[in-house]
Amino acid sequence: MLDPRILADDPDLVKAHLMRRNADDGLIHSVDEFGALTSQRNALIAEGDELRSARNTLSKQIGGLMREGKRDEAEQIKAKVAAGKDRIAAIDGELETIETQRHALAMAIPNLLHDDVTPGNGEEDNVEEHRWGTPRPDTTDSHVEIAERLGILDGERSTKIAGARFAVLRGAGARLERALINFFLDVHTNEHGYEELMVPYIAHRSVLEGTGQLPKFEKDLFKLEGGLNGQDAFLIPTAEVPVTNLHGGEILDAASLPIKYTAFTPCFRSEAGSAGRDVRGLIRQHQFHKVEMVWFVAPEDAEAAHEALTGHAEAILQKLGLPYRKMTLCGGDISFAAHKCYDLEVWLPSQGTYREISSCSNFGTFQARRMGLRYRPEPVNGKKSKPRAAATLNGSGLAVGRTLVAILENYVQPDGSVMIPEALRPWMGGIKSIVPSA
RNA sequence: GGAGUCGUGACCGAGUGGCCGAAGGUGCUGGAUUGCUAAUCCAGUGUGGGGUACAACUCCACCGAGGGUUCGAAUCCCUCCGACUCCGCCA
Repeated sequence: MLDPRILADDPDLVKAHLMRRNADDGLIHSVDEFGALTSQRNALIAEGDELRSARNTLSKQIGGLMREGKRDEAEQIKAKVAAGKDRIAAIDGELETIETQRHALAMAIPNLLHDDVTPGNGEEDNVEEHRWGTPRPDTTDSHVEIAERLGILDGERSTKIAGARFAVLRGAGARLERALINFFLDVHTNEHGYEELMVPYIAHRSVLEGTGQLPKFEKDLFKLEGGLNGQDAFLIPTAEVPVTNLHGGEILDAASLPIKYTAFTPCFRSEAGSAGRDVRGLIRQHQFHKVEMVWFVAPEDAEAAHEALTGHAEAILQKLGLPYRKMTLCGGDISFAAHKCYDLEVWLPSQGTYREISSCSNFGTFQARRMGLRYRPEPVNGKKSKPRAAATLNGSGLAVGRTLVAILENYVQPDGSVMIPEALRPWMGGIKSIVPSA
């Protein structure tokens, strides 16, 4: 959520950002609606407060008169108070309607963009920052062929359980998935200073609203029928959701920042609207594994944190020797809640192209405002500071399934075996390669 | 699943219809004092919103959440959520 003051007081600024995002007219118009509702709201609040103030004064008088035993006088004042009662109720009713609308509008307006984010229509307009590593010159079989030849992926039987977009890994394949998870977590906790978390994989509606998946993108989520603990509930699409919301509603101590968490979770996505895309293999699944990094920082430190966090994801790719490039997403491709976003794309030799394996976003104070996450800055001149919205960031470090794909394709040997990157071998029980099982 | 206790400010903890935005304590901040540390004393110390210069000031709301009763509710009633204890069940 944007700062409601900016939204109401500087509509032109907000609209300019929406244009850079390629937003439709309805959304742009909603900024003006928000402004109009805010004026109405403020007028009603002023009137209501005045009436309430009068009522409070009179009620106090009643209390005094009752104690003195002057019942008749008290009754007279009661009648006066009763006169204003209906108007107060009417104002509260109107106000509730307006606040509901206003909140709905505010929740549907995406974040402001960083100056580095260029206008654009979609993926094709993203800006490449740099490349690392040298892609192998040849084209390989896809990871599906490689894995099935090795007997580590059971493409046929997986559909028995839940249909398309699920996988069954076996033997060294399952081991490789698990090794990657542990490798990622160990690097982030031991070398990058993160605290590891294990979190719930189900989240309430309000939690998804906090990070920005809702209210706009409900169709992308798996919803639990009947809800949970009395509220609507969904399977998490990323660890970002439970981890970022961990401090929702809190006022953090400035001294505790930055807070850096890493968490492994499965991620569940309906992939509505991507029918026909990446149907074969492990690239696009309804359920996949990911290790996520999440930061909480003071807003002025967010940019530096964004670079550091992205560097931590890059470090993993480099350790694994996987060629990649770093992209800055354009206004047409960046997500709803993000202020600025880098995608890391890994080289897939079978496709002859780079594919997203990590997305590292700086949300500024957008998510924090939605979930009531604040921090108290250090005192200024001995005076206690007011709480301010904190900044949040997150990034994949990395998507596990896609890393497994990248390893299979980048390390497949002419004999069909797959070499294990040296850095990963300790997590694979020391084996140097996966060879076809007899 | 059954039975019970309970949800108050950064924390602990009073408060059963008006004088409570909320005693007291702890913590924190500033000051005084003490030749060090400790101690002592004084003062200050919630959040959100409206008006105004997003100042001073002032008004309104907030005692788990949402409703209700009342001239008036932290205090009474209802629903929900959450925590804890005991029993049962279970990985």
